[in-house]
Amino acid sequence: MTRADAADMPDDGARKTPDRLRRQASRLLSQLTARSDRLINEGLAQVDARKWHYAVLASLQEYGPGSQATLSRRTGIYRSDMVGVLNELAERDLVERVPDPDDRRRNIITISARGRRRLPRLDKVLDGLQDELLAPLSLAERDQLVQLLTRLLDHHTRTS
Amino acid sequence: MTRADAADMPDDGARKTPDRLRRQASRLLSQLTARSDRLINEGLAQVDARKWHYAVLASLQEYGPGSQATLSRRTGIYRSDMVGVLNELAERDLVERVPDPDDRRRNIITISARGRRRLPRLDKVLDGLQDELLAPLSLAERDQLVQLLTRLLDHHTRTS
DNA sequence: CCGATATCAGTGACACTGATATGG
DNA sequence: CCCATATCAGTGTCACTGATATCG
Repeated sequence: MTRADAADMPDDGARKTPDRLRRQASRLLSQLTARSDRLINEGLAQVDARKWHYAVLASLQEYGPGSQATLSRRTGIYRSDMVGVLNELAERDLVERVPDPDDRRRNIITISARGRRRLPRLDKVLDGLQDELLAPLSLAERDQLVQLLTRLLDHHTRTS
Repeated sequence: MTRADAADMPDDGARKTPDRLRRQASRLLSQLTARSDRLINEGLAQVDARKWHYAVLASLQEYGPGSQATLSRRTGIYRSDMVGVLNELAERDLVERVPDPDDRRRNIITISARGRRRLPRLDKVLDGLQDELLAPLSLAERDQLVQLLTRLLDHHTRTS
């Protein structure tokens, strides 16, 4: 290989810290998230699930049934995309979608017995994947990270 | 089948911490990154730039000229996508792309005078955006976050 | 008339895959 | 023969916009 790179020192960038690219939180987030998403998606694909499936099922179990708009707000899945997710879940008999008699615009989504049986397995798979994702960090550091991310996300959710 | 037996179990999700959705690092990462990306993209769009533009220009200034494949490895932009990014940068006269005489497969990319003049402004814009992104955190916490993210990213880069 | 809801079609960014042509 | 490079076409996911029909 001809070493065409690392040729001459750039003069006018020397004020800045080197590695400014690697220090930008936004870049770190993007790149890490790309890997994280892939890890999660591949892991869940092995049990015929997607992360949205889990999000909806877990939300239903924790907070009870709700309209699609409600689920949307709970899970962060966009309103328009919720339809497709619920179609997939209904195909697999993991949720039931019935019209709300009190408000005929709405569907009420409930988790099915099968969905309920399914959740513990997904929990286990996801626990393993989180562990793989956070492998290099101690327990305290993992908490720290979750803390910091949560604060940032809350801030940008409230102020949008 | 037996759809009632799940009902008398003391809800099998109660073992789990409530808010398990909100505690998953992978979910926090995805959601925060979505917002972060939007913030950065919108900010950069106001000065007719994209984050890839900045990544390439900064990398050129810090590490000197290089082939497209080299830039790809430096910036994390995928090989196949580098073409388009460089086309955009070349259209704006921010980089120059000339064939490498020593290795005729390669192009050598150099930052232009105009690109060099452009970088400080982009640096400033991006500094402001990082600040907006990390607003709720103290300086020490920002360092912590960058530290943790860097370690995770390094780990998943090395072991892939 | 306003607003919320569910649905559908479509968009742009992103991170890829796969193929091809060229060259080391 | 194998590997690297640059390019192009295409894929699947994601978050979103805009439109429509329905209903409160």
